[in-house]
Amino acid sequence: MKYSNQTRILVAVDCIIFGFDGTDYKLLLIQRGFAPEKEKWSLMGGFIQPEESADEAAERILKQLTGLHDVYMEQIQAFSKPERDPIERVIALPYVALIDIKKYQAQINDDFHARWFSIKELPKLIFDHQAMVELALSKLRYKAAFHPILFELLPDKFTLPQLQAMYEGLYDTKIDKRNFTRKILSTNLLKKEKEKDKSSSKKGAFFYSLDEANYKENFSNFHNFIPKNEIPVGSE
Amino acid sequence: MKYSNQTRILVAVDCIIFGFDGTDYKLLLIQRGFAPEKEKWSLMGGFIQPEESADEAAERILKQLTGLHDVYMEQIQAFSKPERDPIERVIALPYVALIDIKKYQAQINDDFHARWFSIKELPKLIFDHQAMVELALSKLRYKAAFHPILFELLPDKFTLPQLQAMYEGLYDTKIDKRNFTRKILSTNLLKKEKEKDKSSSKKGAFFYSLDEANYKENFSNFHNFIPKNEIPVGSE
DNA sequence: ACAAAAGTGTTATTAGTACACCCATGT
DNA sequence: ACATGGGTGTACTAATAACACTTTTGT
Repeated sequence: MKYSNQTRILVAVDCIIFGFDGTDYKLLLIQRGFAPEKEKWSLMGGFIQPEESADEAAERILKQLTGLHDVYMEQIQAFSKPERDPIERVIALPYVALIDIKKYQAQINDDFHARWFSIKELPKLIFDHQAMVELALSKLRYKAAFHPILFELLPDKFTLPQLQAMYEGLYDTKIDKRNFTRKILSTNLLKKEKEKDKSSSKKGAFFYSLDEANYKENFSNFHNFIPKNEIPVGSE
Repeated sequence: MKYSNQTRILVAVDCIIFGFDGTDYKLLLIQRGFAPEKEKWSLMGGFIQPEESADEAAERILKQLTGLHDVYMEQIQAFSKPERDPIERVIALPYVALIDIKKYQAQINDDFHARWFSIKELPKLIFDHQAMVELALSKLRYKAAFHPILFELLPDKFTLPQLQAMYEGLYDTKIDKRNFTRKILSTNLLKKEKEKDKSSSKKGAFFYSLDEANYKENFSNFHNFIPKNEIPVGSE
């Protein structure tokens, strides 16, 4: 049985994949292999298949491009203007993914001609992908201010200077390192490791990792209008 | 021209319409007039038409049901499990709307048998509408903690006790009225009116309204990790 | 006169901000 | 020995939280 007299529409997911290289935020783009806009830069996307949900499609597509799974991913608002794809109407469900840039390995046969671009120097993108990226960035800035999600962009072990550089980069601002250290440690989300990272200084900076044991209880160390413990965690 | 060998899918928008009656949060539901699940309670929804965007579809549907336009509305995550509608695959784009319950007038011919239900006593809903409502509520709780959006649920003129009841209701908590008053007034978002509302006490409570002049500058009177002026406004 | 809801201030505690020097190490 | 980035403490200010009495007025 079917609903009668209704228009069926192509639905695609597009993956907005952010990484951080220690200095800049990067976006992973592919060079389109098919018309329209062949060879133009684009987000990695694909059509939703009959037996999969949008989340599953996004995971499939991300895996295809990066080889990664179990990655931080979140759907944002659909893009649905009828004329957004010149070939045929397509509704796009954009997913924002945060990945550790070092875990990404171009597939042996680089089918998609993928490349990381600094978000400050993005090429012209097809369709409305530019707007998707801007929306995604805006949401990332918002969310990262209240939730410990930027860790997704870093290796399992990272240093406080690295973490601080990430916050400074995202908000294009300078943060006092004494205040930053005090605040980040007061969340009790981090565990100090014994080893140091000597790659960026002679003295070396201690590694930290997420303290899995305390992670859930301390997830919500933030806030304002409503008493902290009233604000639901994990929604957006 | 068309993309070949791809599956096209029905796409619907569903409207999650919240109101507040002074005591309880209400959800506007309709009694479905067609199969499947005829006569069961459901969110108001409809399929996206060929020449409209999802936003336009949501406005159209909300107008059809409530007669209202220019209403606070926001799209949340798509629901896309292949089997969510037993008749045929349908991807749902849920929209959350906040309306002043007093502005809502059942259409003269009540085509949809709409009714307000307290969110504490919702009937069983069709498909995954229950999950949509829960997601919407969770996002509303989150967002209202940082953004002055609950005003959408109130008439243009409202009293501080009414406003406080709204916050208390949403978070199911008690707030000290001295602290609440001080805080809400310190945002400079409100303008005190000369008249009082005498409907709920002998003494009467002063009306307030949104101070349109100062609204934009003072929108972001909130926050934590990142300096206030770094956090983008208007994203979620 | 009294019941019922509105309105208002002070104090203590906690969180945020601004700021500068010493430390460890590789060269 | 020195240059480079890492690490730490203190004092001031602002925000939050806890708390109770007086005001107005319809009945």
